Amino acid sequence: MKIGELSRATGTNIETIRYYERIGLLPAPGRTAANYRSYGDAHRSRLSFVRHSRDLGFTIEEIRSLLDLSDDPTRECDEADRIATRHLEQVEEKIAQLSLLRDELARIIGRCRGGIAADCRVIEALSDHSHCENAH
Amino acid sequence: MKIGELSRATGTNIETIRYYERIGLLPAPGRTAANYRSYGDAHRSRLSFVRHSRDLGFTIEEIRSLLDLSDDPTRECDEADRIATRHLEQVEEKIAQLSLLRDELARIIGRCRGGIAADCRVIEALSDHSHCENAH
DNA sequence: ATGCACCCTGTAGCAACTACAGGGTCAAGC
DNA sequence: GCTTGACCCTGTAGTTGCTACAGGGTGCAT
Ligand SMILES: [Zn+2]
Ligand SMILES: [Zn+2]
Ligand SMILES: [Zn+2]
Ligand SMILES: [Zn+2]
Repeated sequence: MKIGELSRATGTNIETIRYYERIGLLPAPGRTAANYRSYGDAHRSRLSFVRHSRDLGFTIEEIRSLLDLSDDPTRECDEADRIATRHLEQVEEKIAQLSLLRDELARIIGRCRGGIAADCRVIEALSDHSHCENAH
Repeated sequence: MKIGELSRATGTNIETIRYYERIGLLPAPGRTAANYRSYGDAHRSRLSFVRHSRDLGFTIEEIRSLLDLSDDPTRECDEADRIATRHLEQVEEKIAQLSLLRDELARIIGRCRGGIAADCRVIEALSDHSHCENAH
């Protein structure tokens, strides 16, 4: 499989695949006589793992740890579960933050009655957090 | 006011203040004889506006437009409201995305029963999106 | 032989900071 | 008068996770 085919098979940009190789997330594949990268099934499933983990919001470093773990199937899985749990906590925290933001933005926008900038409650609200009702 | 004082007054990193000046978001202040930046109240309130807008998640470019608007108080405020409304929509979209993510992560983590990596449902789930129940 | 799709390397750009390195300034204390 | 320490300056490079060239080579069909 050449890189374009791997790209289509996994929905990953070609430049991204080369980037993952460069940072050591994917092993360097063999090369054809023309110096083209040549991938097998192992590469494809490793890349799928990476892409799916990225889609779930894991960082590259977290994925590196998760890959190490899946490369050594005799190890205990608790590190994987710890990484995933911490990530879930971060996602929940982010949702909570964004919800505060959303509420505050909705409140600010709701106060605009049109007119000139000097009288706009949106502009006014932005200039000072003390007009806010939550901590966002 | 020297930069350190402005930094404390607005809760902004000194390097960030200089960065905002470099990209033209804050006007270059006057200088003392020793070539130290010297700020006044106008600078402080402009920086507060920027920080608060950043805290609410607006991009630098959005803030540039909002500042232009508040610099010209006779203009209609509808652009400010449009920017804020679009931003609110983006925040809501992000919350929806993260909620899908959270549900999927919680489901994945809930399936782990401990043991070795070869049997771990977390590792398995990461390797293939077709095990997922939503689109995240 | 010429077009076209595909591949290669290496570098630079994005957002929004943050972190130095390597230097200058200024007031206080001994 | 000299050192210590807190502060300030410029300029550059790093962060995360890609993405976009520039400038070239390869392979196959017409
Ligand atoms: Zn308005
Ligand atoms: Zn606020
Ligand atoms: Zn497990
Ligand atoms: Zn999935």
